[in-house]
Amino acid sequence: MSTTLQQIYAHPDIKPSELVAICEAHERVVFPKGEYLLQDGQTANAYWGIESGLVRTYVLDYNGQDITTGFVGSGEIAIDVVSLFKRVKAVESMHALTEVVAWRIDFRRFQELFHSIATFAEWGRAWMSQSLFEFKQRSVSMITDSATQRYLDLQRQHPEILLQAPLKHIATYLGITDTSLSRIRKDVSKT
Amino acid sequence: MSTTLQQIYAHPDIKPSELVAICEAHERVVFPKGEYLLQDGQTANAYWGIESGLVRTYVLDYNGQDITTGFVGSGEIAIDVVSLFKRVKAVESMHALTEVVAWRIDFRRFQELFHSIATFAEWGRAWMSQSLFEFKQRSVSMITDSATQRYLDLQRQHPEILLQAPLKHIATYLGITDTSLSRIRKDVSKT
DNA sequence: TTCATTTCTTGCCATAAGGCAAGGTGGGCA
DNA sequence: TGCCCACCTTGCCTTATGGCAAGAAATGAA
Repeated sequence: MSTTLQQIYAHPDIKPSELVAICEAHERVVFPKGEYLLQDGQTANAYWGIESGLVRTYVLDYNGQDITTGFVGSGEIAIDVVSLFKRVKAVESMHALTEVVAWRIDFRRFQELFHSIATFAEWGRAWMSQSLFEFKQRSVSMITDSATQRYLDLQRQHPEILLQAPLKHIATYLGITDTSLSRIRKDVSKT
Repeated sequence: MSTTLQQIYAHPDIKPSELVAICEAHERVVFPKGEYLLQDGQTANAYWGIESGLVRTYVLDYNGQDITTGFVGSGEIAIDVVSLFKRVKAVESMHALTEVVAWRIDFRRFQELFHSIATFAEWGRAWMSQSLFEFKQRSVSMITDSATQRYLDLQRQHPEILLQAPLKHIATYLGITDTSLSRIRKDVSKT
């Protein structure tokens, strides 16, 4: 049984036998660097638990500008919640910034587990709650923190992203231009 | 049966008998202007469907500055998802900007319904998905749109907020100072 | 190895938004 | 009626970040 999945589905209420059933619903897949897990316009039919590598999620704004909405690393879940659960075409795209090893679960299998294992539904709700919280935090940080502070926070919390993602994608994630990020990085390294 | 609740719980899969059971789990409450639905530090034990009036949610940042994270109006749900579902102390506070009439549902009653009515769990997941989507959209808009544009969007989508909330709270919601919002408002009215 | 492409840095100047402080306005309450 | 206080506006100057463009550095493919 994958330790990645055990980590992802760790929850006080989920019993070992349930955990086994959940993990067995996943299959191992590998995405070469650059490949898409999901493209905008498609309807998601699965999500992935990431074992290794880095995934980037992004949207195109009304000008066609590519805005990074998040990074997904090992032990985390790559999912387009809206497309998967509301059965609509994705607005977001997800692609592999490096080679990615992941565990895929089908929407149908997920549905079966969600409605047959009460603790799994609890886990799902807790996961969604946490995601919502992180997005709120991010919005607040966009308001209260300077770009430099947001960069330092990212460096502290997810140093691997700075090493694996190109600067322009980190910049749009932080809400600034690549030019500004380059300068910020210089200032920070001087200190 | 409250039309407000019928509107909130509208979902293609929920059957009329289920809808009745869900609505009956709520009780009507009234908050005078200024009163708190939830204060940071408390653990949420319920959420509210808003029938009339306007609720503001906010957090205090590390400097103690009050940042508006959202407004909740009629036909919407006032809830601190993290506090309620993870059973932890709230970081967010929610208070009534006007007199508010709402329908309250207890966490325990909610849990019973969530685990006994499959379509209610589906509804909950869809609701969470939508919230997540809206928060992502908000983050993207903070990055790609000017403050003026965000103000115009708010005016178009939620004009009632501009009429009922004081300027300083709208300003922190838009991610700017009240000074800037005052100037933006002047420029906009000139056109 | 070479070449092309992408990625990153830097300089110059423009602009949106903030900080501060003074003053105006209006609603609620004694 | 008059006063107080929260709310809003405005002026002056500062500052963070953006836009553009040139060029340097790194990467990857043939």
